[in-house]
Amino acid sequence: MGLTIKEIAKLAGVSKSTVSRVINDAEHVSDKSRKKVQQVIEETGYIPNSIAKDLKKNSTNSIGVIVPRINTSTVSSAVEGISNIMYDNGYNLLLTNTRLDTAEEIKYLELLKEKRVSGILFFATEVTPKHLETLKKIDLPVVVLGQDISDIVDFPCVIHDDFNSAKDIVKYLIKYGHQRIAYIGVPEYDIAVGQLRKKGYKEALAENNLEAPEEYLYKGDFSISSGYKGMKEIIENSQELPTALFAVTDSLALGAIKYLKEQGYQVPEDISVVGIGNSEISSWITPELTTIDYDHLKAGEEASKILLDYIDGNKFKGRLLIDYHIVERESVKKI
Amino acid sequence: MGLTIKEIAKLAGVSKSTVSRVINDAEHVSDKSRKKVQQVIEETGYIPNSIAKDLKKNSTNSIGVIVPRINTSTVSSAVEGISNIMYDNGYNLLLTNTRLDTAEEIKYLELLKEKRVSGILFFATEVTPKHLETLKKIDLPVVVLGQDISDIVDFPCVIHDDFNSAKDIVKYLIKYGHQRIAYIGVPEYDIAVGQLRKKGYKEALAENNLEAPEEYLYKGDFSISSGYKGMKEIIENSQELPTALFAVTDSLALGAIKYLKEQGYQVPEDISVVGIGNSEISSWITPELTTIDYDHLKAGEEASKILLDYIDGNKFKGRLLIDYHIVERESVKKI
DNA sequence: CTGAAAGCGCTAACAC
DNA sequence: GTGTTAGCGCTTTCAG
Repeated sequence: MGLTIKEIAKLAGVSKSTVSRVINDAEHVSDKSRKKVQQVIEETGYIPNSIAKDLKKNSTNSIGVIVPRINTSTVSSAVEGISNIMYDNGYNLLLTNTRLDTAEEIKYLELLKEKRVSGILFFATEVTPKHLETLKKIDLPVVVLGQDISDIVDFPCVIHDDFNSAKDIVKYLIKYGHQRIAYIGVPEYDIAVGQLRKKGYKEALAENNLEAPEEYLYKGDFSISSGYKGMKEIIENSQELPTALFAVTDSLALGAIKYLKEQGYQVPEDISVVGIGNSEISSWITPELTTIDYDHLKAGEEASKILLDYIDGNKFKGRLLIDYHIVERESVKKI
Repeated sequence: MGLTIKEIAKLAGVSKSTVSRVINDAEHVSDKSRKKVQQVIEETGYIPNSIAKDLKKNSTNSIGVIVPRINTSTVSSAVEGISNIMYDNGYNLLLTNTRLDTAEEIKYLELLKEKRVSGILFFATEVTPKHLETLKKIDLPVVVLGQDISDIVDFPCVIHDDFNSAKDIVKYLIKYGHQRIAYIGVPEYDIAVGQLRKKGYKEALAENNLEAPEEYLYKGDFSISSGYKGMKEIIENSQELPTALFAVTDSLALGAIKYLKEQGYQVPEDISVVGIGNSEISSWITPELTTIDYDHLKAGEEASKILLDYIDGNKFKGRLLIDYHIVERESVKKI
């Protein structure tokens, strides 16, 4: 049991109130008392108990963060951005990791409420009715990252422009003469990556009166090996080989390139490949990958700012789309 | 201001104690009271205030984590491991990110003490006298990750075996016939990566009566581009080209390979390259990189277990070396 | 400028 | 089985 304010008061020969005042840099303390108290604090190494303070003040300077997994570059970059802003504003981070178990998300939402965090930054993946229900009655400022659910739940959402970025990069392929464009995606429970990016792909094709045969479409998971497998299936099943591949993530693109190289195909000479994400690796593989750059750090920062405003009573309405841009590199051939 | 236990008591027609008992699944509550209370809690959506509880109990179920940067795969994997163990044991994570500013570490150590965390997991980089002083008087269970300072400060340390792993992989190169082995490292303020790995390299050479000329040695930073630059300088300055390169991290190795490819050198035919880290990319580049696998997730888990024991009064003495192994892939030629 | 006292929401003896 | 009570360590009126 550490020292308490009471003991410091006794040692300094003043009252608890006075000690409290010097700790909090409050006014109405004589220089003499202040000096004395500071000296005692210094000597004893007293560190105030912020639990007691938080209880009294009925507020904590903590922000809850719910992530599906921390060791992905997407999430960890966003958390880096979050910590930048939050620490600068005097907040700490209570980090909870659901390990991709969406049921945990509900538990953590409640846990964070128990902890009386000032607000929550919620990295959403799949959003079920149960989530919605919990979210609605949580009665705490929440900002949602990664999925746009601003129309079903009244919280600001910060998202990447999955639809337009996917559409743009497929249009980019088309612009360079590609007509047979294959697709490797992920399950559709993930709205942003699974649905929106696919929709962008479809729409880019449609707008150019293009169509992809069934064999050009592969749905895997988020792993690199899924890209490998997807490319394999597409190659093996296609009567006519595609000239380009749109992979909805860089990891998938990576796996696909890996397979192509193994099979002796040249990228981009035989098949062009694009991804989304601008992962660190994407610029260090051969050929360097043409992809979409989403700024995750910025997403984390913007979400934090929105949450801070929210806590201050200024609620952002709707969703914020974070900028993106195509990073042109070497994996696309002009035909 | 949320509901309090008092209000729930009133609504349920019982005392605060009874409500407290049902919240904590304690005994000595009649079925009738329990039902009634649960019903009121359900209806009102009451969520207990754990701040008050923590104050009363004089303990929190939070663990402080201090990291230099969260968006690196090393750190985020370890944090993933930490969260696995900690959540399973009922602890939450208070995450603080120093952004590579070692002065912040001291501030956070104190902040976490204020927050009355049960223990601290400290990712150390550079350890100054000031750190030592703060660490010594913190009076909280601390486990240090990443640097071995177990002989100067009385806390358990969990580290990778930087010296032996570096030595082993250089010996591996030698075993395959390499004699002229270049080195790309990082600054020596980082004891583990900067000093120990270099020492392992030197010693492997020495034991085999080998020596490296000055031009074979390059010291950069932790970036990929630093590997690129390092390789460039080594190639440009060497009278006789090395047959192999030992890069102290995979990122550095990646940059080096990038440069070699650009210059038309074949890896490993012309120059073999090894790294350390077994980063995700390392198996997806061409050629696949031979490297050392450190299990960061496991390091996080083991450190967590040690901390938990420490909190329970069983203090681990000294340091724990996490296993490593060489991952043999394609970037080394047998000559 | 300073101290006494009340109380934040909860737990845990201790009576009943 | 249940309620009363006394704090946990701190902040904050309110007197003095």
